[in-house]
Amino acid sequence: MGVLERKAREREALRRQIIEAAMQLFREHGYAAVSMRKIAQRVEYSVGSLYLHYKDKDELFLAVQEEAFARAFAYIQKIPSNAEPLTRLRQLGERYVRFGMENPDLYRLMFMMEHPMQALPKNENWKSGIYLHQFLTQTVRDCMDAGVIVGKDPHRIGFALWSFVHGMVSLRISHRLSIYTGDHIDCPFCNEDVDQLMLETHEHILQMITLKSA
Amino acid sequence: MGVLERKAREREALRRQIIEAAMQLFREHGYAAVSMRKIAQRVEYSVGSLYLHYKDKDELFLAVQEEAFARAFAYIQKIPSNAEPLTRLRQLGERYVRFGMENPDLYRLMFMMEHPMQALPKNENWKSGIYLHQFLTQTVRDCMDAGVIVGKDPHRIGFALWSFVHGMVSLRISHRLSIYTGDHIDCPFCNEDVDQLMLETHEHILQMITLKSA
DNA sequence: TTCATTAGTGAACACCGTTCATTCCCCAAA
DNA sequence: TTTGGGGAATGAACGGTGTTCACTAATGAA
Repeated sequence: MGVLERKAREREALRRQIIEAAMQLFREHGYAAVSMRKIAQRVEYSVGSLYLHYKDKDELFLAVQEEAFARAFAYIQKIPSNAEPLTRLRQLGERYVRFGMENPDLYRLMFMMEHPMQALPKNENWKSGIYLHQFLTQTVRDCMDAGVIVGKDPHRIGFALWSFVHGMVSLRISHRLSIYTGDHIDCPFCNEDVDQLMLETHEHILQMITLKSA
Repeated sequence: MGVLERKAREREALRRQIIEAAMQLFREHGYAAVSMRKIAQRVEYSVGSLYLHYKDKDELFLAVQEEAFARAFAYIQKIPSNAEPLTRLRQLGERYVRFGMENPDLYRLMFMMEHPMQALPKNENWKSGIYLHQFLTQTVRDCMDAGVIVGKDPHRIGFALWSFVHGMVSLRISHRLSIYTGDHIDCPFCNEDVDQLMLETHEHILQMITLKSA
């Protein structure tokens, strides 16, 4: 009965094809321009076929989100594990920021879109997202163990750091940091490169919450 | 020639009516459910009439955004001006968080939506938004002058604090903090009230970046 | 009383997500 | 080889969206 297995393989292959078509369209034309019809056209199936594999757009986007988390995790955790904890924490933050800057549409899907999150009961999504979160928490814990960050609750500092870098990235992606360009505000770093500003501020904050004695 | 003036008044009145109808619909049914037809129905005009006053949906939403900024500014800056700088900074952050929690759809419009920002050349929008930003910067500067925060660049610390609280609020609004509920993650504050978590973490971070000697 | 200017209308267009009656095709059984 | 069943695939159709535009109504000046 190899037939059933082959069919199952084909099903899974098509599911992946759909996910990757959607991702590619995000990159090429931005999130807003991606419709079910465009995805169907890209994979050379009819619209209705997509609904044989995903019950609606939200479910499809949840699958793309999971794939995006996997890629983000693979990219971000690629830091030398033998480096000092604080160095690892800095690199973690920097890679997080860079991933967001280089994949704004995936980032929107992962952290900013409202829709795909509504019907999140207890499913297997968010797995890579959880890994990423644990990776951050562990790095903060290492910093605490090494004595470069004071405190006993790595989860809380992890949450704070996540909020901080996510805040910068999401404001940037939503074009809200454009208030720093033009003549709206008069400040030292205005009209400098915004990406630079984010990385510098990240560094600045890390220095404020760490001890030099390490 | 009081006729022209009356007409101008009527025009402006209708513009305000449209803005307020849109805002009200946000509150009642959420951002996604607000269409041009629904707004038109609410103000008892035809769809086409809206386009006599706003060139497209983005321009209308830009006007709502400006109004939302005005309300946010009015709400947030309502803190005792004679209090200590650090107290004012804390209250500023807390009120910012609270405004976001109580007006998630307005917050989305102000800081998270992509669309209404695209065509922002040099217009008069963002005025209240700029005021809000300056209010934050000034409060940070007061803290530095009082010696409770080290550093000489209130703009940078202001940006960092804005990013931090915006990060928390936007993650919350996008339902991403639900990873802290359920059994995804095992941490001390998991399954506690998320709003509480945000305010406590805000307090925690303020203590980390300030000096106790003040 | 005429007439030009303006405000207001709503059907129409092209798109969207989603559904479902229909067709197609492949494989097992006869 | 023929037949028939069943899952896969289709695409027209439905009700919604933002936007346009030929049209009508009203108003104030000449």
